[in-house]
Amino acid sequence: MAPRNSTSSSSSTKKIMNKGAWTSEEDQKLAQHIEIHGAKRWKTVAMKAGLNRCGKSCRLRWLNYLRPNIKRGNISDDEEDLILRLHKLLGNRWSLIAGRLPGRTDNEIKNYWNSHLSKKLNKNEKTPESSTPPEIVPEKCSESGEGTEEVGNDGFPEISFDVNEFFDFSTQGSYDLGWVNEFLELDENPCLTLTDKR
DNA sequence: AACGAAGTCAACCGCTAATTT
DNA sequence: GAAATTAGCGGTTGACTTCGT
Repeated sequence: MAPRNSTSSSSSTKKIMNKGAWTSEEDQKLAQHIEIHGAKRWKTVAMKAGLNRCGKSCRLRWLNYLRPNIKRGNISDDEEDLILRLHKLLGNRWSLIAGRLPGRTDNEIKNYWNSHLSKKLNKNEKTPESSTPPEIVPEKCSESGEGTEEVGNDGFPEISFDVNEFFDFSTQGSYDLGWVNEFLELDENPCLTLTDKR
């Protein structure tokens, strides 16, 4: 995509920060600085790298575009299927979903969901042949995100588990089939609810 | 070819959680 | 323990592209 104007929308009183699209020069500066000093203290990174950006912006740029092993575009059918299933389970917990798709970022998945998958699901819902339309409402775990949800008024026995434990990525490389299988089994069981400690 | 509508996606914003002082 | 700072998240915006007429 072509770079956008870096407009600074406001304020002549405060130091004016660059906004808008990143230039390749900025990317280079940021990447170089992080390579040497590491990705921490983003405010400092922004200053020391000589970027007229806020730390937040630097962090986002690094995480979404500059960081190594980033995959861009071409979301495969497998990945799409996984996103759908994870979204059904987790709701709009994009970072958790992204954590299960190596090289994908929460921002990319969120965008992909909003522009592709949500419409796809809407379409499916409207096609009459499926008497039970796909349920896209997250299973109580999500939006509020507040700890143990007391679900179960539908009569299902409750089996709750800790979503953070379940999605503990630190011990797993990624996209391994074992986990996927485990997940698919859970997905078959509508009685499960999540306990979220976020 | 021209134009408007719709779609896409990079980036920003506001907020909360976690960490540091 | 309180206040300040930093990190991270999800929602939203808006510039650009593509599509349909």
